[in-house]
Amino acid sequence: MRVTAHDVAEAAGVSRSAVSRAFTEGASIAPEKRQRILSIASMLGYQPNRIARGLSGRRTGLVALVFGRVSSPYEAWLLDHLSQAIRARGKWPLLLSAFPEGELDGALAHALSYQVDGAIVAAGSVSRTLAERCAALGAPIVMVGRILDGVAVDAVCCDNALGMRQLVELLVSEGRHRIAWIGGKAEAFSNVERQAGLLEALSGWGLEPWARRVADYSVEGGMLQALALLTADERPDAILCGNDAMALGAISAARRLGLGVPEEIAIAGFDDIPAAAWEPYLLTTVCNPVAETAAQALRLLEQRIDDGARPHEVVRLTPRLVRRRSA
Amino acid sequence: MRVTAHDVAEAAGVSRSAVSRAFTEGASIAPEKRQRILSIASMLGYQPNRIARGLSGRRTGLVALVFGRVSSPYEAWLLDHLSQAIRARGKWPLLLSAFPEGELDGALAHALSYQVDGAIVAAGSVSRTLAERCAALGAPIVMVGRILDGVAVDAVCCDNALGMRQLVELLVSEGRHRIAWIGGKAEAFSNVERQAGLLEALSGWGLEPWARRVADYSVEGGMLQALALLTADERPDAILCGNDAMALGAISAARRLGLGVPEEIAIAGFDDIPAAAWEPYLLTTVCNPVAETAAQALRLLEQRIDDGARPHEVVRLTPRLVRRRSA
DNA sequence: CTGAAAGCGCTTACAG
DNA sequence: CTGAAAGCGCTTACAG
Repeated sequence: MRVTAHDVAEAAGVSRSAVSRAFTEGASIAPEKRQRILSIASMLGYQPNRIARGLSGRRTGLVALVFGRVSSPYEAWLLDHLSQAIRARGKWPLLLSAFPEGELDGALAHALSYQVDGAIVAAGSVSRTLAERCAALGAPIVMVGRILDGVAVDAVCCDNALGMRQLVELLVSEGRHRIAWIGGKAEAFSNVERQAGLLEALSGWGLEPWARRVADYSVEGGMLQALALLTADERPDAILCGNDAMALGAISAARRLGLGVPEEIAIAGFDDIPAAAWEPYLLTTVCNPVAETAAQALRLLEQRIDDGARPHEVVRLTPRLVRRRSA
Repeated sequence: MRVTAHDVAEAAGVSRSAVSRAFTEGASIAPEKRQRILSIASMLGYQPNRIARGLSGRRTGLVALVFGRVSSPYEAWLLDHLSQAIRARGKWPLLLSAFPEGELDGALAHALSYQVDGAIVAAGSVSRTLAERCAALGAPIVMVGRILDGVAVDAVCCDNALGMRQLVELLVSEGRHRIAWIGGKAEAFSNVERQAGLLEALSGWGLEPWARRVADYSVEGGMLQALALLTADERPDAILCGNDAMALGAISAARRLGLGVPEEIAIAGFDDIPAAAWEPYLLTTVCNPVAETAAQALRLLEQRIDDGARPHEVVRLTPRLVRRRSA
């Protein structure tokens, strides 16, 4: 039914070993023999079974991609780049998404049963023990958008503090001093860093947040919190949001109240998702460099696969201020 | 290093066969023995190697998920539901996305080398030979959002014609008779069906499209084409778009020209992506039932896996008109 | 219900 | 450079 190396060997009059070598980069086999085997194989429609190949000790070529939901704009965008980067290296993404909250360890452990060559984690938080276990099994982890203190894991992450500094500087230079903050999921790494960055940047100007609110990184959440901020007795003159989605919601809130953006209220986000550039919004934000994030994550993963003992590396990517109309 | 069945067998004083049986649903093994093995296994951190399991003839539990880009809103949304549905059934999605245009066959063939148990195809068009080859290898295909004439493949697809009929009926009942159409990617199945549905629905009212334009299913594309339509000498009084993204762009175009939506120009889309409900848009559209699509796709796949000979089934899902503000 | 043995399709020392 | 053989970690008839 399925064409195997055996069939090809027979058709080519060589051993199964030779067939295997023909498909193995750098194996010692006569060049013309390899050519002949390869062409016979393709005629027969033979392709080495990756499962068998994985079993006999070589890599499976599978890379686990760990996401929460993949339908929020930033995640979808990152996933797109990451899966392309993985495919570009001849590997395959095994998508691990929407696992129940807090079950990352179990889910990753399960992924290990597929002998993934590595994992790129863009959601949740990896425990030290799991990271070590993965490494021991030859399936190193790279974290994206999060950095674990005291856990030796490669990571690539946007310089959130710098991004907030850029935004605050822009706002303050425009004369805004009543700057409110709508943070995202409280425990999320990006949220913690962005909020800390905001506080530090503000204090550099002798300021404090005008008000602080928490939403869930969603458009609707941002809208609700912004409504609360904008209907308070003393209104802020600017709202900084923990991500773009919430900022889009905040713009809608301002409009609903008949407030001019940015005249009466400046609004800015973080990430620069595609929708930020859509006409009704023209959101001023900071660009979280997704393509570079994906590229670096794969570089780190491959280097770690090649040399499990190299020192761990944390790459900080520089965000870029994108000024549109909302601030 | 890695804990194997051998280690568990030794620790439990049983054979490797027994360990295997303990992990195999319905295998004949004494219940108390199974319990003991399972608990020892979990203490040792043993989990059957899925790769080895796949090799020895059983299923790998892998389901290929074939997408184009996954970052467009509708695709991201569908992917989310599909990957959840797959995980809910204890299987894993192998994501196959962003393959070069027209290379679906090659990509799917490659996925086969991972012995996927099946594939859900939500992009491109599967050739008859590939569909047959997949089936022969025990990896059946289910197509989502597309139906292949003359190719025996299970499929689940929204009733596009009905959706267009609902939209046209709404517009006409509101007195709109100059209805323009912005179609999506010309060859796309959904586009072909929606456009045909539009023509038929219009002719039912004795109408023809006021004008026809083609974009690429993107927000920007929709905006450009709508600008052209709305600056023509004779303006339409409604624009129907092949998907929501283009309709969002069309709304922006109308605004840019200072045209009231829906007063001066009604605009409607197709799919009901999350952004359709965002405040600046409040897009009237037709809901493409994504959750049900995912559920049906998995049902079809599992039934096909169980019985490769059952008659092929095409499920048509009923779209639902969602009236918001834009039309 | 249980264990010894063959086999899944490949890779990789090993000996030549 | 090449082939015969062992082995990857599991499952599954087979015989008991």
